[in-house]
Order: sequence, then structure tokens, then C-alpha cells
Amino acid sequence: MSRSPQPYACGVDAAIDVISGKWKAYILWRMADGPKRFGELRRLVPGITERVLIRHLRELEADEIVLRTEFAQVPPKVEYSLTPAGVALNAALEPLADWGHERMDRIAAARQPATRTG
Amino acid sequence: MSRSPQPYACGVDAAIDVISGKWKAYILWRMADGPKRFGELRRLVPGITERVLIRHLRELEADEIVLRTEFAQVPPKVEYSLTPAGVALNAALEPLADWGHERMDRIAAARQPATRTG
DNA sequence: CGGGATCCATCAAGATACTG
DNA sequence: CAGTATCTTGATGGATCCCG
Repeated sequence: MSRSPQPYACGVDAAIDVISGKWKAYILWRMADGPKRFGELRRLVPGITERVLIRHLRELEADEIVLRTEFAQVPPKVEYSLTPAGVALNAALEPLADWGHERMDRIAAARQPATRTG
Repeated sequence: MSRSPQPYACGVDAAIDVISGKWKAYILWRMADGPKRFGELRRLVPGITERVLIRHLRELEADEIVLRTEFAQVPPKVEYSLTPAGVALNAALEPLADWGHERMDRIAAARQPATRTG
């Protein structure tokens, strides 16, 4: 998926397209409790590289999910926060999160090729 | 995204991982009103190739979202239907679909690089 | 009809290094 | 601190041909 130039058949397509980045949903989740700085997000999303983080942030910004606020200061400071649309998206994600939560290990199991008992 | 071997941080990750295929949500949507045959799905999802369709179907099957039923007949017949988990997933997708529906053109606009008036 | 196999294009994502 | 630039790779999606 991801940013197909085609018109969407239904709302799901569009929504999925917005959050189908590898870490996007996770980033949104982390921003739910308030604005975050770049460095904060990097720490909150272990394993992500700056390049990927900034890229996801930019895409989310383009989709009006997050708001980037730049402070003109001597030590650079930028804050990323959820827009109203972002808050609404997070809310819409809740049932999905719930569904995913109870099926999480089933899903994880499907991604393990073998049983690997030893 | 897609089928990361890592454990999920939250339910959203897992859910997104399940439906982040290019056509997966759309396929699920189409199966909501009853079992579909392979050829039907191919017609219902215009533009998809057999390879990609079967691949998505297999993955959804592995995630226990769809059930594949094979009929031992002279003309081969296979039916794909939603499992209970698949039905629940579709239900959980509704708020997201709603969100996506009202922001659809905003999202589509973000994917258009320029204004292209001419 | 319902797939499988192979080859290919694209792009998201990761590693690393550098800058204002 | 908050990015940017370049290179590489692996996954996803697509085209085409073949088979039971």
C-alpha cells in the first residue's frame, strides 16, 4: 500500500494509506498524551532512524495529522503535536487497537515461519 | 510495514500489520456480504493481479481473517469467507472507514505533488 | 476455474555520515 | 537539537507464462 495515486474506493483505503507506514500508528499513539519533540519521539520509538522518523512525520504533517511547530531559539526546538484530525484518527483507531490487542499473538504467530521449540 | 518479525508494541501495530497490504482492506470489505470465489474477487478488485490477490488471500488466511474452502469438483471451486475474527475486524474498521471517508479528499490531495492547473 | 513459478520495477526502510 | 544526503537492501506489487 502506501500513498497510491488512485482515488480511494472507500474510506478504509484512505485511512489505511495514512497510517500504513511502519511506525506511523505507533508514533501517533505516542503523541496522544501531548506534544513531543523530535528527540523525544526518537527515544519513544526505539529502533527507528532519524531518516525514517522525519519522513513519517512529514507525511503525517502533509495529511494534517500532526502539526509541526518550530521555535526560533538558539538550541533548535521543534514540537510535534496532534491536530484535531489526528486526535480523531487516534479515537477511530481504538476499536482496531482493541481488536489487534486480543489477536496479537495469533498475528505474531502467523509471522513465525516455524514452531521453533528449541 | 508489513509482517514485521518484532513483537508488537500495541494492538494497533498488529492490526495495521494485518491490513496493510495494498488491497487487503478492500478485499475484506468485499467479502463482508458473503463468501466469494477467486474469480469473483478478481472482478471485485479491479486492477489486482492473480498473484497479488492469492498472496493477500493467503496472508489473510494465515492471520485467520479469511477462511478458504475448497470444493472437490470437476470445475475447481474455492470459496473465501470471513472468519469470526474477520467479521470483528471489519467491524473494528468501521470508525476508521468513517474517519477516512470524511478526510478522503484531503488525503488524496496530499498525495498529489502539485496543483497541476493546466 | 483457480492457482503456481519466474522475472522485474518500485519504494519504503535501514545504515551511516554530515550540517545548521 | 533537528534535521539532510547518499547508498543499499528487502519487501511489495506487477506482468507473463504455465499447470491441474
